[in-house]
Amino acid sequence: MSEVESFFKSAFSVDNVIFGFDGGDLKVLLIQRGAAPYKGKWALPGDLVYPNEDLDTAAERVLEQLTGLRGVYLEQVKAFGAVDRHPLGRVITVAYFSLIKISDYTVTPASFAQSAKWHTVTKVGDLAFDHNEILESCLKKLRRKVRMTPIGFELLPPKFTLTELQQLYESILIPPKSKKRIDKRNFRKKILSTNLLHDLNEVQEGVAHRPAKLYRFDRNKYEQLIAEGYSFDI
Amino acid sequence: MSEVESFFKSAFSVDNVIFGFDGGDLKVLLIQRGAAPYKGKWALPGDLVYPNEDLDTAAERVLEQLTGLRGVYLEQVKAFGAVDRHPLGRVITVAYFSLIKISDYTVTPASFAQSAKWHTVTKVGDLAFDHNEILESCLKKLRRKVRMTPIGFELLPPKFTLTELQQLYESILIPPKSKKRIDKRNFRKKILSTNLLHDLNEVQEGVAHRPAKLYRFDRNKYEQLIAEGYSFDI
DNA sequence: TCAAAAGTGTTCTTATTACACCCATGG
DNA sequence: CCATGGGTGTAATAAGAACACTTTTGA
Repeated sequence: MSEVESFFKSAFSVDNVIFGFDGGDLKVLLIQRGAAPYKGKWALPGDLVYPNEDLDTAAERVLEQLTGLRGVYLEQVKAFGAVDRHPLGRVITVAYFSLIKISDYTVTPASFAQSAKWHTVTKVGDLAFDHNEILESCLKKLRRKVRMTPIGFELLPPKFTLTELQQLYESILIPPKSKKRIDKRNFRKKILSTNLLHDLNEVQEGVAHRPAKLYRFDRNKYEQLIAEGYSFDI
Repeated sequence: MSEVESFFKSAFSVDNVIFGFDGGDLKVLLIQRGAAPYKGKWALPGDLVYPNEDLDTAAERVLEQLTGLRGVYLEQVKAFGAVDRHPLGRVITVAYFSLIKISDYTVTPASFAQSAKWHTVTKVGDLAFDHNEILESCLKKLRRKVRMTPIGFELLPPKFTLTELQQLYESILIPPKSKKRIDKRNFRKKILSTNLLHDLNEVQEGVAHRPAKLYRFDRNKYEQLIAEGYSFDI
């Protein structure tokens, strides 16, 4: 057994890529590290996993400590385990991505953070550790996922307009420099044909143009369609 | 720092889900464990990761020790980290799946294996650790992946018939009890329209029916199409 | 009355599905 | 000459892409 013991000298952490949407750009919540290593640098919020804590639980904990939110969309992406990725020893990290409504988020600086701030994903700059690579991986997963399942709604407030929804899809799916947009009529046709939007019979107020109708995502209908084996492609 | 040290008492392993195809069923390579825990039980081939070894490297090593194969299709799926998943301590494992041509494989019983054997994926029975869960996860990933990219060819010998290719797709994509099959004409049309198959102008020999034409996968053309930004959906 | 964004249909093209018979070979 | 699996085309339907003008509101 003593041979085996030499293996039990590693640690693991979770890192959360928390996406949000402010009506314009896709955002990611970053913290400024309050301790070495990489003190002062921007990083993904993460923490070492407690010895008696499941990976998923650790990811939920980190998210809750930082945002105060529970029951949020959270999914594992993959593990990152390069030998030299952490200066203090052998630490592999498991990346999670989650989607939150920015309006639900209230600043709750966690122990591991000097400060936390939303950054536009295309302009995060140079992050601590291998966090740029992790972010890139999570972005890819988000892009794939948002076309197969209606998770985009997790990022929007309860009431939203079709244009807001389209801008969200564009901010996720369209490469930064591309000037191409999704066709408005085709987008609406496709979204409405899923029957997942409930028309609230309300409109925007106080806008200097024709007010848009408000919709909400019909989660019950979604569960029902899934149960019937329906599969999406938005 | 001593506070941090309490975290460095964990280990991690890799577990490989190695898929193969024998012309009939989709297979997975399992080992019979030669040591405790779960001695004698069938399990996924895996090993603890050396302190100075990258995760991906560890997965390649396990695969090579078991099959003698290098340069094989291998991809990380995800990490599994339930607190009690390993009886000897806190060990999280990172699952990889790989695709090999069964004909290339020669038995090279690795240190960790009493014996290794191909099992039909639908009939693996009760595996050691959380390996049933891991296998299920990798199967899901394979099903998704095989429809988006032409990785199926990794499982076939260099020369194959269209019927063999179709049987492979069916064994991966069609749920066990479903009697449904893929339509032969539509399948051929779609596959041939990708232009990824090279007609070898050879036919099967010694079969008691009209001999089928042989094809090979045109890897160069594939790389070229990818470079041009082509995307698949088989 | 102007600016700004909302809303709305049709046509064309392409992909998907469904479907049944003759062919070449070995035994 | 029979059994076995190989090979082939067409028509109907559905999905996706391209495209431009009118409407409503606040300033």
